[in-house]
Amino acid sequence: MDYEALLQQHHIKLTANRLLVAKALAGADGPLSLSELERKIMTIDKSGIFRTLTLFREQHLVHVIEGGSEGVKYELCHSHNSEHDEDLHPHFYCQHCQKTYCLDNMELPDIELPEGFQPQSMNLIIQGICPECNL
Amino acid sequence: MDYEALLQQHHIKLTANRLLVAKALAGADGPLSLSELERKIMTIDKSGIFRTLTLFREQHLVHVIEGGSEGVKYELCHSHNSEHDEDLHPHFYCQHCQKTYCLDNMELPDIELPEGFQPQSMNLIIQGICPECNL
DNA sequence: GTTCTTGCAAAATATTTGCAAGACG
DNA sequence: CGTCTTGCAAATATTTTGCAAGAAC
Repeated sequence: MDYEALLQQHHIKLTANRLLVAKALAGADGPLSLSELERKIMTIDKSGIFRTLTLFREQHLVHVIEGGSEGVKYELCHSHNSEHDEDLHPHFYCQHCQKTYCLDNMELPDIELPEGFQPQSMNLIIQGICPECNL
Repeated sequence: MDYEALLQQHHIKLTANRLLVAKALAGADGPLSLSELERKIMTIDKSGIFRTLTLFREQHLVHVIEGGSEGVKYELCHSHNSEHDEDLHPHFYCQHCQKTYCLDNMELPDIELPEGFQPQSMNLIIQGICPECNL
């Protein structure tokens, strides 16, 4: 996969660090928290990772998963759109092993909001026990 | 409403502080974060509020809403069951005024999980602009 | 008296910013 | 040069614990 092109599609100027962060996110099998990224990319300071994630978020290259316990997690969008979050899907947080799973193949429900509410994004987390821990 | 009975139904021993916290939550028009509670109940130290909320959570008297930005928020359950969370519903977080609304009247969707995942609870947050801010 | 609860202080975490040095064009 | 990016240190904010004093039984 061509990450350089991906960054450019999201109007993000290319740097070595940004590539590293993008690849770390892409290489993970689920959303990562800031501290998980820190551990994974020892060469970049946490403030750098943080600022990179902030930028990615602004350009909708990552979306943010909240829930579970360890604070916010980040996940690479699989879209090429720098205007909106796309490719949103539910997540499953295992209360035992603390891992967050993407339920990629599931649709987010279509919620009918009361008059006047203007939705932008949605965050659906199901908590419970994952197959690994449920043996 | 009889909060003393409510606490007892959840097997929580009665104290003045616990009543205060329960009433503060009940009196709010949406979920409150720890710091919001701190501001609301000036007479109790934050550690006390924290421990009370932890206890309430264990006894399923409150449930936890994650999402939006200001960290975790707590909301009183409207059930009398101390074994499970009940009365869960979606929430709406306004990105402009930062308020969290309960969408009490909406059902949580029924998500079909892949084999082996055992759900316990669900957290659905819709982010966007609320009617107040959307004028 | 023994157990439970509370307040205070402080540790542990997590998030965010200031600033100067370096990279890049 | 001038702008953008980075690392380091440090400020903030948030969550959590230790401990001793006090309340409840």
